[in-house]
Amino acid sequence: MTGIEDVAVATGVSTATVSRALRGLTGVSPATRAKVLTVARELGYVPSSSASGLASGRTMAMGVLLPSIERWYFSAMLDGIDRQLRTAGYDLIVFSLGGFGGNRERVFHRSILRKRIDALIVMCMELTEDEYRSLRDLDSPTIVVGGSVRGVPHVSIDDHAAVRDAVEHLIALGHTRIGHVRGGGSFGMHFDVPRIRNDAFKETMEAHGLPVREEWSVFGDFRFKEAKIAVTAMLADAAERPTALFCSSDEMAFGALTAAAELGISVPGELSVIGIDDHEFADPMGLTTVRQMPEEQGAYAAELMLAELEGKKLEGGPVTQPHELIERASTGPPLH
Amino acid sequence: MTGIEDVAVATGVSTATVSRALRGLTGVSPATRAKVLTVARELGYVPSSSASGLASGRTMAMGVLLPSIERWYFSAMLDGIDRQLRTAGYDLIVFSLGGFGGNRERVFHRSILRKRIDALIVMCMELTEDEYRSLRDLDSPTIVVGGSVRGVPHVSIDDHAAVRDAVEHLIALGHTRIGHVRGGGSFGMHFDVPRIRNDAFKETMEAHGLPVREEWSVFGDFRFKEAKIAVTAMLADAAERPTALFCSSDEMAFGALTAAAELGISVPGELSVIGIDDHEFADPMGLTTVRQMPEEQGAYAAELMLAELEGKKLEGGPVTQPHELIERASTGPPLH
DNA sequence: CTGAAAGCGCTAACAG
DNA sequence: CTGTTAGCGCTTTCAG
Repeated sequence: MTGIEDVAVATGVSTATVSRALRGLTGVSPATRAKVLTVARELGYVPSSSASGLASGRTMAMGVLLPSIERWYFSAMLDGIDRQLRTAGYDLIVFSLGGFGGNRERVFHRSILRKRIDALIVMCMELTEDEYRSLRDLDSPTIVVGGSVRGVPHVSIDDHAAVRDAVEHLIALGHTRIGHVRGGGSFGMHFDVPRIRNDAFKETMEAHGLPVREEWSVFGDFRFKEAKIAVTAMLADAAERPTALFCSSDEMAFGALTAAAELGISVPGELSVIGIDDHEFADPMGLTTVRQMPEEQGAYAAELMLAELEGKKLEGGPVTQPHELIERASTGPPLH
Repeated sequence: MTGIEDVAVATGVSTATVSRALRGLTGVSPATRAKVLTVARELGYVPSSSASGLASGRTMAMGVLLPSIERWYFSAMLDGIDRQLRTAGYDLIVFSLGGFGGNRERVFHRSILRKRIDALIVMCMELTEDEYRSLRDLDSPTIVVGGSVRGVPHVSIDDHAAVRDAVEHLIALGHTRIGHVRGGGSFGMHFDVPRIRNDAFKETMEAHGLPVREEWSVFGDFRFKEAKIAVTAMLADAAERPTALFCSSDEMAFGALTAAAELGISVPGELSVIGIDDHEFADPMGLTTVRQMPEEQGAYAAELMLAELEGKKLEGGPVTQPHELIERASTGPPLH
């Protein structure tokens, strides 16, 4: 491996100068800098991040802690974070819980705290008091994205309002018999989002004087397949059916749509379906939904962290990210 | 930050002993080790990865280079890699091209080569000669997953055979008028996979003496929406329709299914549809497909890398990963 | 504007 | 089984 010393010798300057020149610091004559740059390139010199990390205390890497990588929502957010880090020259280190929770302690201590990262983005999870304290001791700036935590910087949509907008869209269309396909926490959402959406649904219904019927509330686990099964059971059994279904996520709404199609129930004629997310498939499947943009949320969180690392506080942008109702073909007025 | 020295002093031993004890090396008395462990825990000591990386030459991190994070196939593979690394105590560093190719050189030199990782997993991409040479100079073991490259270790399914199995399933059902929904390289597949699937489709058809009709071959870009649009156009226009559609990916098959549904074409009666992948949604959507398991492929690639890093060569397991026809409701004999 | 020298926090021989 | 001694490759004062 060619090191900084090689470059220094070949250029005829000291390693200190090479270091300064390569990092674009001031106090290097243009001529020297040019020469250093040329030689470094010729020699194929690339600085060792361990060495510079050790010497400078900055690793130029950011960590992301998330429940699992594969779910659409998480990977989209990760893409947004990555995009932002890439332009800033930071590397992305992914700490996934892998859908379980058992190894969490190990992940945290064995990996995150190893001074491998300059800051941490926590995705859709609550940290324990201990975990926060550890991070603070390490003084790694931390932000939460995709949910909110008291006393910790965070960026997320207003989940309550998003649900309200969805349900009120159904109500505005004339629906009164509205069911709910609920999400849950099985894939590592150590968070309140499912609960917030449940509460918001009930509150919105009640605010409009509409009944919340237990038999129309089913559990879809934030998944297509589970939702399809649950909705199929509900629609097949019900003496009386709801005319609309609010689904706590688009993937579950796809399940509802598929269930309806297989049962020969027309959408939106006999059943309106609305989701939350604006998943990539929502458009081609004609699903009305409340759009949130996990990519943008992730990118914004990363931007905030980068700003904090640069010392320049971002001028207090909005931590609450926008959501928007997207009307498509899956909702309409009830027939009867 | 409490360092190894603090632990050494508090325990009354040397830093060398602390290091040995903490890493589980032999040659430390049980009593000493126990004491060190206790003290380290009490002090909340966590070794610095920069320091140990510098000193030992091993970073305990593995890099993954991929075209983009969000696509199902990539993120599933990443999840598999992560799972494997986690159990081995390795960190995962993600180098994403972000769907473009422009910053590739920067990603490569600025990040990958910085001695931040012990090995590299390249996902669904070809590296240039220069890139390989750089890696070799750095002696970072490298493996390619999700495609094959001459002269470089790789793990992937037999794409040709997978396509053949899919198409022959249609043929076995009695189909002779078979169309093709093709994928492409727009989201960073710097690879042959799309081409291999095209070729394999044609070869299989020809091998069975069946015609490949241009008007039944459409481009779906490996995406739901694009495929839906393309298939809709084809089915609407065609004087004569195919009785079956082979789709180079499940997401495109979903598009075909949706297009058929909207056109009122019954599946599989009037049109059989088959994909490749066994995407999470394939089951609830009733899609017949050829299953491949990106998670397992990723995990296996990671396992190979880890083995190589440990010096123990894995006993030459199969680099070609299995695929399997999964019959569901979207294929059946042609009606005509 | 540039160089010399002192570490950053750990690991790795080498002795004992 | 344990301690001593050098570094790993860079950054960073502090002088010049």
